[in-house]
Amino acid sequence: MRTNRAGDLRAEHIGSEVALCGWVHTRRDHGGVIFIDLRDVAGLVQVVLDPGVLPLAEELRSEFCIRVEGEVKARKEGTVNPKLGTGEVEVGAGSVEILSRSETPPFQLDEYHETDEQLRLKYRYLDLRRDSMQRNLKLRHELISAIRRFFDGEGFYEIETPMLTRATPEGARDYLVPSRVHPGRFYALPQSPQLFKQLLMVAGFDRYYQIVRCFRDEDLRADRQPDFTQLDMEMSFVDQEDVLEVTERMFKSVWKEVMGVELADFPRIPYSESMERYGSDKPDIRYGLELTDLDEVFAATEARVFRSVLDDGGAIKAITVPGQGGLPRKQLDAIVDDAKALGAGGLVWVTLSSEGLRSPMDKFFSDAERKGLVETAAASEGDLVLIVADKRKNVVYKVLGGLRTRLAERFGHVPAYEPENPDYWKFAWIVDFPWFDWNEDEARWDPIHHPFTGVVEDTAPFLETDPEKVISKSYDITLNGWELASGSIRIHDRDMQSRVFKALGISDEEANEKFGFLLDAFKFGAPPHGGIAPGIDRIVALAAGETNIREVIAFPKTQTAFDPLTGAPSTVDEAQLKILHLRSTAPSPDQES
RNA sequence: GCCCCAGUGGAGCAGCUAGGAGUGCUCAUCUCCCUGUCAAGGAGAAGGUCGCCGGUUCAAAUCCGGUCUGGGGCGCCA
Repeated sequence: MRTNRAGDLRAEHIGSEVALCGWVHTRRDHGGVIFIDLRDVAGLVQVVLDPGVLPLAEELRSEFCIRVEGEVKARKEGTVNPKLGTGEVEVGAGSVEILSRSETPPFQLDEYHETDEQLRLKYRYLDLRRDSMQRNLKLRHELISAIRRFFDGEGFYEIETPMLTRATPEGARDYLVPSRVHPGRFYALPQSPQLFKQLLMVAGFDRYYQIVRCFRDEDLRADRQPDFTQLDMEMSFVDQEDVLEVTERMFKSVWKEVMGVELADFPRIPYSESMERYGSDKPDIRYGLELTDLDEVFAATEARVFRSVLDDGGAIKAITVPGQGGLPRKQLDAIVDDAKALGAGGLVWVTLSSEGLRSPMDKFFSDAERKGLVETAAASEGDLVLIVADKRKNVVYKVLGGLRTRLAERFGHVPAYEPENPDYWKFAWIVDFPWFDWNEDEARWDPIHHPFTGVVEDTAPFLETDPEKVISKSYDITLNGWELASGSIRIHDRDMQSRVFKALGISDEEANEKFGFLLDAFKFGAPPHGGIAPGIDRIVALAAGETNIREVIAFPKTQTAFDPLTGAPSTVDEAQLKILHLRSTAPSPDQES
């Protein structure tokens, strides 16, 4: 049907007769001559048609699917288009055939108009014709392909695990699938293949990976979809260092192959340092705006707010924003509102100008405190210092960590997308996570990672005494402020596992009920093992310079987990429910009030 | 569950702060003109219950309340 792809034509093809198939991208009708930009998966080429010879050319419209035969010709001097890869040539059409007409598209498929996302998703098959989506999905394919090549070269097997599996009571909300043959019972779609990959280790497949769909019924974000793709990986007979080494080498290999960039070694940042410096466990280290600690400066303060925070064992921290000391009051108030929205009781701003220090709190500061504040916060004339104090240290981190990314965006600290620049890619390992997190609502210790996460030996005695001091063998990868991957060395020792369950307040019976099949497996010679699971959607989005993962997913869902293309989720027939032994308690649309 | 932003001919925007006739811009669509454009150009035309419901007012795209949808965030996401 065709001899070449339109976007592939180059000067070397001049003189050859070609047949091309594709879509009418744009039409420029000059009366006596008509230019068509013909688009296919490889790109655009200009086709020149003489309507006197080919009257059908008059009928061509946007997005008609057509076939053209003709000769590749050199463009005359002065008519070369440097913006196109095919810009040195054009195709003189000898014949044209309309394969399929098109209605006028509901939106324009150019890169000059941002289109409402709901409309894009409803007509996703048209949206995907756009250049940026074609590029993103191509990049996604190339990245996944390079990942598979890497693991293949390292002796990993790709092994599939079930989609219909058992509900897990902890973690994210499950998507459930009712069983027809087992009335009243449900499968769950996997939140991750976590337990299966551990069983594969017990089974002796000591290097496993899988590009796998996972499902979590939680609210959506720019970097979260209800179904998403993970690069799931697990290894036996390894310690943390081995997993970090192979994972880092994988990213370097993939980036070199696909992005053409040699990545620097990933820095390793202990969790506690990350929180102290950035107020986040997924810091964007492409810019400064680091947190400074003002506890010392105000150690003897008389200012009541700070005094009570320090007396309660809290923290006073600040961010210095260079050059923003002249911000109008209204915008300072907006930052205070942002801080409150993030959970702060308040925020104290301090501006430094030639007239000195200005702040709503200034009258409560001593001269020594003013001096100490300026020095410790490394502020100079023209700067803005934002101070958050709270008796709960994690609130201070959360507020300043949240403000830091907002301020960086607003005041232009975030570097522009520059994929060919190795310095643009700020990967980092976050290591030495605490094992436990105090759950205020339930008044118990919860795992930060998951219940099978290994314990750093030196800190194991704290399991029974001070859970907050237990450090886990878990690790994250962050890239430019996004969490890309989480992983851990797992517990393979039954005694250690029951000590951990005990610390979590999970009884033996409960553990057996929930995870019995895994614990049983560990009775039969479980190897030491560990792994990691990077998120493919996030990797691709960052690589493509996108700020949300919908741009790298062919058919994503909206923020309410709705698919405007298919209309999913939909209602189903009573008969269908009956077979599944289900009855809906949802109010019918006309009953709602 | 909560907070913020948006919704105006087919698409993208402006108009809203300070109420006064659906006013404007870019693109698309249709008709006509045009042989070198490349986001072609020129002339003309058609196309809108200003998301929806209610309120205030002599008068609402504009002010107020509610609601729906989309987006960003908090909670949630072992």
